[in-house]
Amino acid sequence: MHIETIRYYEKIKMLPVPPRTQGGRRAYGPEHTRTLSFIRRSRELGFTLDEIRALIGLNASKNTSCAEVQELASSHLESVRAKLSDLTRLERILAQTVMQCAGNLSSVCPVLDMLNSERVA
Amino acid sequence: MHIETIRYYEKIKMLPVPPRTQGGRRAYGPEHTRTLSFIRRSRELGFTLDEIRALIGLNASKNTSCAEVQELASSHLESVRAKLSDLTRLERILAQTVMQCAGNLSSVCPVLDMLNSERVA
DNA sequence: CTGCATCCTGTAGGGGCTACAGGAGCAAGA
DNA sequence: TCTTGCTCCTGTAGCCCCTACAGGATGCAG
Repeated sequence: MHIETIRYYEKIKMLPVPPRTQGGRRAYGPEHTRTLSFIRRSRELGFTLDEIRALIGLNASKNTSCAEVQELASSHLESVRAKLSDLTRLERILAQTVMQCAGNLSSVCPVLDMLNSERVA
Repeated sequence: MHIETIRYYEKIKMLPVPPRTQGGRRAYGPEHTRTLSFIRRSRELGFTLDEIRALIGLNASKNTSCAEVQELASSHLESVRAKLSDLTRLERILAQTVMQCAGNLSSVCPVLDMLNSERVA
């Protein structure tokens, strides 16, 4: 993880402010490491920083309300699925069009043709 | 398309500067419409504005070099596929974990458990 | 004690818009 | 004619999540 990212997290209060050494350097403790790992893993799963903030809160609260976490994760999952279906459509269109370039003898490029024409689907 | 987006395109020189009416308003012609449609369709396919700039250039050039366009589209397709495979992985992990929430009787939330534990991949 | 790596702060930039604020133009209705 | 309300204008700042500097201080090995 980049040090700038960590300082950025500190600035936006995703990370507790660490104590400093005499020389003014940040002295991170195990709780920083834990939180950073938590953030990193959540980011890898595509959660936004705001969502992660909420997750951290739920993680820290005594009555670990699985329902709320599940709600959050489910809605994220849904947005991932939405992106997936968008991308799948893109992939199909692009792949088909690029394939047409292969044995293309006409003077018209299939890709440009699609971009110039009305229908994109 | 949002008017702000159109003006943004003008500012970053994606769109020719349109003439103005006496009142100072932009008077778009058919070539603006054409270019905007081209941009919109390309954006819908996920091309970046820089890529689209290149596509517009290739589109306007006399010797419509299908090869270059194909190159551009192929490399874009590849990045789409990379994102797809990332998202697919995410989807699987999230779906599996959220599913474990369903009949969860333990005091530990499976989602938080995953985020707290070391292994995510 | 000298290098040199690492840290520090602060600011600016990226992509692709979007959202104001504060003003001017313009067409339709009273 | 005048008002009303809609659009358009310019310019700037914000969004998300970092990343990349500049210019300085600190820490450690040799």
